[in-house]
Amino acid sequence: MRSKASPTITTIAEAAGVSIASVSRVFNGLPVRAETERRVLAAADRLGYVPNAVARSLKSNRTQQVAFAVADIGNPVYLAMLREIQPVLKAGGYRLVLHSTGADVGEEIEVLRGLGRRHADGLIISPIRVTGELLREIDGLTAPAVVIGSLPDGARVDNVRADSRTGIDLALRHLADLGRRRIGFVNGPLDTVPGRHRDTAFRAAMARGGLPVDEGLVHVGAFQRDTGFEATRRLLDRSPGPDALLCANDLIALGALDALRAAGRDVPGDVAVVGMDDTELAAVSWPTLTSVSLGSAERGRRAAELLLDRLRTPDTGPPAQVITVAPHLVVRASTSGGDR
Amino acid sequence: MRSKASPTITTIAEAAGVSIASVSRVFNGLPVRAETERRVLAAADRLGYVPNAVARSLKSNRTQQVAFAVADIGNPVYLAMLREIQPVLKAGGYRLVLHSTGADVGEEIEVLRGLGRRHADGLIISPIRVTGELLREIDGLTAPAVVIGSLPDGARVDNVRADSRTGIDLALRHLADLGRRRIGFVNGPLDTVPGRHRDTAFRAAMARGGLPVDEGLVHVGAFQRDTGFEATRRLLDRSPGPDALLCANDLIALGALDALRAAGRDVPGDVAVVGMDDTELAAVSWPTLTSVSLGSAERGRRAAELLLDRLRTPDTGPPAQVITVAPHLVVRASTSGGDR
DNA sequence: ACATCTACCGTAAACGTTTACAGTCGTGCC
DNA sequence: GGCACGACTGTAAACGTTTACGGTAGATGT
Repeated sequence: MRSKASPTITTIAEAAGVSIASVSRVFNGLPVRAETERRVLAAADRLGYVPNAVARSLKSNRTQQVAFAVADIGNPVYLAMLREIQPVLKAGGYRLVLHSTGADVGEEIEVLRGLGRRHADGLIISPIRVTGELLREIDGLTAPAVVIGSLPDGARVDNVRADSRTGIDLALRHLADLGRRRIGFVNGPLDTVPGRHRDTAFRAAMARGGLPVDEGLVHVGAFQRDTGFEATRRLLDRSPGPDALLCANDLIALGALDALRAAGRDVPGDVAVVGMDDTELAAVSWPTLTSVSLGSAERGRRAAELLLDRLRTPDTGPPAQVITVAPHLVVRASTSGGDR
Repeated sequence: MRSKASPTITTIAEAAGVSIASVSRVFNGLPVRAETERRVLAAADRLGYVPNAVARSLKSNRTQQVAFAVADIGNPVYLAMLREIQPVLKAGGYRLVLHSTGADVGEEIEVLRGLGRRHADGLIISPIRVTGELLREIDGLTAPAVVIGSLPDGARVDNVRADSRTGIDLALRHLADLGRRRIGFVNGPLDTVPGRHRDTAFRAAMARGGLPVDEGLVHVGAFQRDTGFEATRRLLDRSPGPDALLCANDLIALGALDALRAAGRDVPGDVAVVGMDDTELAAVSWPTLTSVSLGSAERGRRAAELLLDRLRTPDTGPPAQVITVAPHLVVRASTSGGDR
C-alpha cells in the first residue's frame, strides 16, 4: 500500500529538487535536460505518482470522453452501433460513456445537459422519439454532437440516417420477384421515428410495385417478439391469408416464425418472412431470416468518424452534415428456401 | 447561440450582485436567503450557466463515473452483465465508462492505470486471462474494484464468480438422466479462465457420474461458432459417435447444431446438445437450446451493488468479499424434444 | 443601551494541473 | 572581456469549483 495521500506534481517536484513546471514538462514530453528527466522519473517512480486526469481536464477544458446515448443497450441494433463506435473512439484517444435511457425523453435530455456540464467532449445520440423539446435542446448544444436516426430538415446538427424507404423497396421487390402478392406488414409503434418511416415506406413501395395494401394484413404493435407472434396468428386467421410477411425488425420476424411454425405453415413455402435490421439473430434462427440491413454498424462507424472530425477542428467547419447509409437485402432461408 | 465563453460561477456572481460562494450555495442546495436564490437563478438562467462538472470533480476528488472493462462487448455474456450493471450504477448516481479491451492484457492494464489517473471512482472488470502482471496491478489499486470471474485465493479485491463446476454437473446429470452415456465436450482455449475451469469441471463431473472420458470426444478450440461446427463434424466421424454434446458456450453449441443438421442427425433424437451461458441466442435457435445458465446477469448486478457499497463507505470495510452465483440449467428442445 | 444570538454572506484558500513569461547559465564569437 | 544567444528552468497565474472562517446586520433578551 502506498502513502496515504496520493502524490501530486508538487510532491514530485520537491522530491526531485526541481520545479513543478519541470515535472509537468517531463510528463508532457516537452524538452528538458536529460538529467532533469531522470530525476523526475526516478522520484515519480519511487513515490508512485500518476498524473491526475481531472486537473488536466480542468486546464485543457477537454475530458477525452464521448457520450453515447441509446434507448436500450440490449437492442441488437444499438449494440451493433456500439461495437463499431467503441474502437473508432478509442483509436481517436477518447473514452466512451454509455447511457441507456430506456427510451425516456427526459433522460435523453439529461444526457444532453450533461454535455453542457462538460461530462464529455462530444455526443452520439440515437433518439427513438424526437420531440420538440429534444430538438430545442439539441439545437442549443455548444459541444459537437451527432444524431443517428432521421431528424427534421433544418436541425443544426450532424445526422447519420438509414434509408428505410429504399430498404423496404428492396424487400418488396424481392418478394414480388418470388411471386408473392399478398404481403402482410407487422410494424412497431407509429409515434417512433423508425415506426413512422417504415409505415410510410411500406405504403409507398407497395404503390410503386402496383400492389394494393390490404389493411387487414397490416398490424401495428411493439418492436418485440410477442408482437410478431400475436400479429401473425391474427393475420393467418384471415382469408385469403398472406403469402409473405414483412416485419419491421428482426425480433418481430422471429415471433412471426414462431407463429408460423405453431400453425404448421411452411416457411418460405407457404409464407415468406423478411425481417429488418439484419441483427445477429437473423443468422441464428431457423429457418435463417432474410433481413433488410439498414447498416447499423456502418451508421455507428460513420457517426463516430464524423464526431472525431468535429472534435479535431473545433471551429464550426461545414454546417450540418447529413449522411445517409445505403441499405441492402441479406437473403437467407426464410424467403429463398434453397440454402439452409 | 450563447455568448462566446461559457459563463462561470464568477460571471453569475457579478451579474447577480452576490459572491461566488452564494452562487455555489444556491447550486448545491445550501441555505440562502430567498431573495439571493432568486437573483442567482435569474442570472444563471439569463446567461445560460451550467456548473462545470470537471471543476467540481477536482475539488471533490470524485468523478461520479465507474469503468466497466470486458474483453468484447459483442459477447452476449458481457452484454447481459452490462444490461444489469448500467441501471444499478445510474440509480447510484454514477455514469458508466465502457472499455472493450479485445482480450488484450495490455489494454486491461491500461484501464487499471486509468483508475489511478482518476478517470473513474471505481471499476468492474471481467478479465478473460488472469496473468501475474494483471494481478499485481489489481492488488496495487487504491480505488475500489470488483472482478467478475474467478481469481486466485488471496487476491485483495472483491470477486463475483460463477460456479461452472456445479453448472456442468447439472448438465451432465441431466444428460445421464436422459440415458446418454457417450458424452462429447467442445471447449474453448485452456489458457483462459473459463476454458480451464470448464475443462476441470467436465472431468470431475464425468468421474463423479461414473462415466469414462473418451479423449476422442473432447475438442478444444475457440469460443466461437466455427469451432462448434468443425469440432462436431470431427466428432461425428468417430465410431461409436457421441449421443450427447456439452458445449462450453452457446456459440459453440449453435455451431454444433449446424453440423448436426448438415449431417442429417436428429436433435435431440440422435444427439442431445447442451450449451453454456444461456444467452438470448439459446431461445432463438432451432431447436431451442438447453443451456447452463451461469447467471451472467446476476453476476453483473451483484458486482455493481458490491462496488456501490464500497464507494459509499470509502473506509476499507470488510476485506475482500467473494460472491459465488449459483448456476441453473435451462432445459429446452435440444435435449428434451417435447416442447418446441 | 448593550450583549448575545441567529442567519446570511463574502473573502480567500485550496484542489492538481498547464503555460506565459522572465530569469539563469554556459557557450561561442568578436 | 564583453556580448548575444540558446537551452533550460522557475515563478506565478489561471482553469471553475467548494468550503473554512470571519464579518455584518438585524432580532431578541435583559
